Amino acid sequence: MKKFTLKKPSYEPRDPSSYTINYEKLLNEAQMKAVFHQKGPALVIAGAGTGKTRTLTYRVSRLIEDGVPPEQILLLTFTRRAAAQMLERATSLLDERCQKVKGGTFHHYCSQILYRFGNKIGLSDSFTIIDPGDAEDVIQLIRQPWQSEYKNERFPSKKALFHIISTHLNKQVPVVDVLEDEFKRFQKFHDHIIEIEQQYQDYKHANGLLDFDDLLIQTKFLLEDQEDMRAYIAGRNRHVLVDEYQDTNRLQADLIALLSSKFNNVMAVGDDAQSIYSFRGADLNNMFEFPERFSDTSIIRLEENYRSTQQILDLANTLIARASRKFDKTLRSPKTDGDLPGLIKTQDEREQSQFVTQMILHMREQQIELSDMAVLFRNGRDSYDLEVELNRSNIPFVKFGGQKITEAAHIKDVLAHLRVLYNPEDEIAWNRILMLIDGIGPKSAGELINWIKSGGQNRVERLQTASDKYLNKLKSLLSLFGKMKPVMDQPGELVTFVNTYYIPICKKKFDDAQKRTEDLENFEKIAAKYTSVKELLEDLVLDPLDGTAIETEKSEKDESPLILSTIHSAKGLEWHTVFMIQCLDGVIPSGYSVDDNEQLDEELRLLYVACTRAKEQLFLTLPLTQSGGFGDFFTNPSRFIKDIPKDTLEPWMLNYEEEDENANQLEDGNQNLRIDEGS
DNA sequence: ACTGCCGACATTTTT
DNA sequence: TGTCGGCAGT
Repeated sequence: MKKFTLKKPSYEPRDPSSYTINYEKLLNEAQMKAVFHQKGPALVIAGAGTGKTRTLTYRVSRLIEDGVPPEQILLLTFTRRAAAQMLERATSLLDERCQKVKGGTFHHYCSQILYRFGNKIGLSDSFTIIDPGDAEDVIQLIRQPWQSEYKNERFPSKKALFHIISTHLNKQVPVVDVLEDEFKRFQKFHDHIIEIEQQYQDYKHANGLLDFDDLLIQTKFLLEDQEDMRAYIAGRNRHVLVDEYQDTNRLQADLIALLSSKFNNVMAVGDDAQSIYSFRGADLNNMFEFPERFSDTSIIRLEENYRSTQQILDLANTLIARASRKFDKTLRSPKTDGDLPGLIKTQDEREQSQFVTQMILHMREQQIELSDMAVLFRNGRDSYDLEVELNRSNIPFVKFGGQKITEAAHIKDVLAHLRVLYNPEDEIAWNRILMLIDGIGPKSAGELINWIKSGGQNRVERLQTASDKYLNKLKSLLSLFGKMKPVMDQPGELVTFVNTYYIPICKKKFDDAQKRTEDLENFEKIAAKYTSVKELLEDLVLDPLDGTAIETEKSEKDESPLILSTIHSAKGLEWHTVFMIQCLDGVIPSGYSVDDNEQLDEELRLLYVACTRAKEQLFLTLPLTQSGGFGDFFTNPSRFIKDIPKDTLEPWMLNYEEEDENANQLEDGNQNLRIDEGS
């Protein structure tokens, strides 16, 4: 007869040698502490380059080795890229089980919950997630009456209104406070703003739309409102791990508490010196308040930096010491024999681009891979000039941050056609596609939408019964829908049909139709990889492809490209060599933040983040003149790098040298620069 | 009603 | 830089 024994999953410490992975050898003491932390809340305070990601990765695999079912681990990150990367690394450490860990952004995770359980709080089960652009379109419609009423004064723009509403929700503070803090000039419109917000909420509800904030708010509401749902969902999160905790906002902190309310095993990892998202409501007080919110928090500090040379850290330490709010952080590295970070001032932006390009070519000759170098900047557009130069020199690059291809008008137009089929209530998408048709403007589109919505269930059929004056114009759209119907679950086919219909419209509408047409063709291939429209739509909204992603699709075999990135998008990444360009006052710190100490601090942290991305070499560059409307004017170096001692940040001199051999390659003042270190 | 043109403008950073 | 709003013409 069989003898049954009950085997409890063991969460108690066990002999380190019984693990597949030799954690003790691979991790330092503090990291070990975090990886082997057993029960209850923990806050890991980790300076730049101290192995935050590494620690989380190993913790995931350690938990799985200890028998925690992977699907009961929730790993929340800021970007999907970060989550995917971590799980990939964990998989190669341990095994395939790691892929089953629930990982992703807050927004993504919440969307999953709402797709499954949203009906419990009255959400449609085919809601559409709208991006800020769509949200602004809605607000624009609502704002119209006030706009005409206040013709002569400046009524807040759709952008401002959206920002106010979103901030108020993310920070969980009343609109009055948002106006007081950021928009004093709109205070007198307070009551109107409240009303617009109400109408905006109603509109979304009536149309089955959720914006980014709704994903978090509705999930929070679901968990607070329905105790059984909270118990169920929290019961499936035996361990909750949160990356970049310093950049969570109030709403996210509340969510984390709810999601981990059953087991109370929550580990938050972050660095207060790297908080760079307050514009989105991030509140670094979340970090300081963590121990109050979760009682019996273990605090673990990771302090040893493995990434950068001491020379780079010296500069980073000097910078962060200039913050008005003090950080108790001094990064130390065992790598003491590095080069000093360099400060390079060029004549103008052109020359800055040429310098960076030539340095990159030079480093490539030294066997540094392009993909191990990055150029960072404050604003997406700060790299335009450089991009021209890189193209000219045939240096392949990808750009993170800046304009997203899925936010481009032509892609949104195509997607809108899929959206109406998936969610026929979506007026914003209807409006978009109707307005594309010749002879239909705002007025007709509005009437048509009213017509569609006044009928029975099937919106598309209803459209076929529109009055004759419209039917003619709608003919080709209706025949398009006819073709789409049978292939509803084949995104690739759908996009192909829409493209055939849309490309002629595109050519009429845009001057640069050529490029856009190419985008659309590539987009077809991307769509074909999806198996459902729902997934496609959701992915493209929550994880928009970078502008270059569509192009890089074809060139996988080529040399892995150089990285251009905004500092925000560079978070958590590292490279052998980093160029930080446009270190100008008004750029970093941004001109918008110069009269507010807190914002100024955040800009400083931004520069700190940029510098700490570099492992071996760091160059800060700036042009001494900038061309603006009336010709050139002189610039000011960033206040953050003023008066930094020469033995911390070394100024370089540039020598000019005409190159005779390849005179044919020289174009308009494209002199070659020879780089000499100054004294 | 819709389209196209012109001048003014404000202009981060991201899910 | 491209986007927005107003205006005149079809």
